Amino acid sequence: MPELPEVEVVRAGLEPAVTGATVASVQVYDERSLRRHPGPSEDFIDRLIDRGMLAPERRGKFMWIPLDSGTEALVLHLGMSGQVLLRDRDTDDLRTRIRIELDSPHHGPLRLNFVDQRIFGSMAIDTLVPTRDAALQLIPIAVAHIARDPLDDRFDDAAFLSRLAKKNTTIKRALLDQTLISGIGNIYADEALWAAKIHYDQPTGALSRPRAKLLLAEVRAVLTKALAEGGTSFDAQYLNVNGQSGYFAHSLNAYGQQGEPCPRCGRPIVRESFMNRGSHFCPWCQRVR
DNA sequence: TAACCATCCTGTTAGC
DNA sequence: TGCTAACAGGATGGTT
Repeated sequence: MPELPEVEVVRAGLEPAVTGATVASVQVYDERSLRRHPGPSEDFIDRLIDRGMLAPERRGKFMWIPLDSGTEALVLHLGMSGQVLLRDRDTDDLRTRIRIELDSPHHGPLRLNFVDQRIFGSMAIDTLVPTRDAALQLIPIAVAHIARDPLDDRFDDAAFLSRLAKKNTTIKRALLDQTLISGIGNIYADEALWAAKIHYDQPTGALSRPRAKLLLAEVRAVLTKALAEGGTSFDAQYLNVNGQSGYFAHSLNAYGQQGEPCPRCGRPIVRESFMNRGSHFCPWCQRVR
């Protein structure tokens, strides 16, 4: 499941290849991957072909490649199972939904295969607008409502803690709310909550400021460690742009560890159904209080 | 206005 | 052995 570390690995992998490249051709094999594009596939292709690409950017789980006009960008979301694979012009990948062929100044002719098994991911061309908090920074309209992520230099800790305290919900819902803090999905929410010894159903209003600060620190720690290990791969569902897996799955303490001993206290990790997904936690270390 | 939840989607796997 | 149902979850839009 691509969350912030996985998306950042893909963005960083794309950067040297696509920056300065020109779009030579575009093939749309599955229109459903253009769900977020405001128009038919012909419009998507017309607005992309012959355009130059600038350095890719990211906020939370969204990334985008600004186009040479400086007013539009190719927006990508990997959803559950999206992959962006950089290939030579002869390589095909199973379940490629969109193919963009590039002429790169440094890497020559390339093929960018957007592969997506479950089609929760998407591509779109969108207009760039100034961010709310920094006029010189541009962001696609479709991403403007997403909060900055906790690895962003401009992430405002005090504002986050203040908004969190005012929320009338439970802590895991808040961590997954991309308009409050972005980049966290089910895996890293469970991992950060385990590290901070907080139950997923802890009401946000009853969470003390020191514990909220500790949680934010643990969120940063788990995202940073996962990024350093190249992200989390369980199978071929997440791969970097070269088709390689990350190593963070070996470092998971709670997610997917149901029945296994808690690395801290030795009691079994439990999985409960929550928000149409699984929540993994240690009932001893993580109690509602 | 905020919170919540059904929906989209398909390859894999567990169960019968 | 072969079929079916359950499962995985990010973002969105409709409902409460």
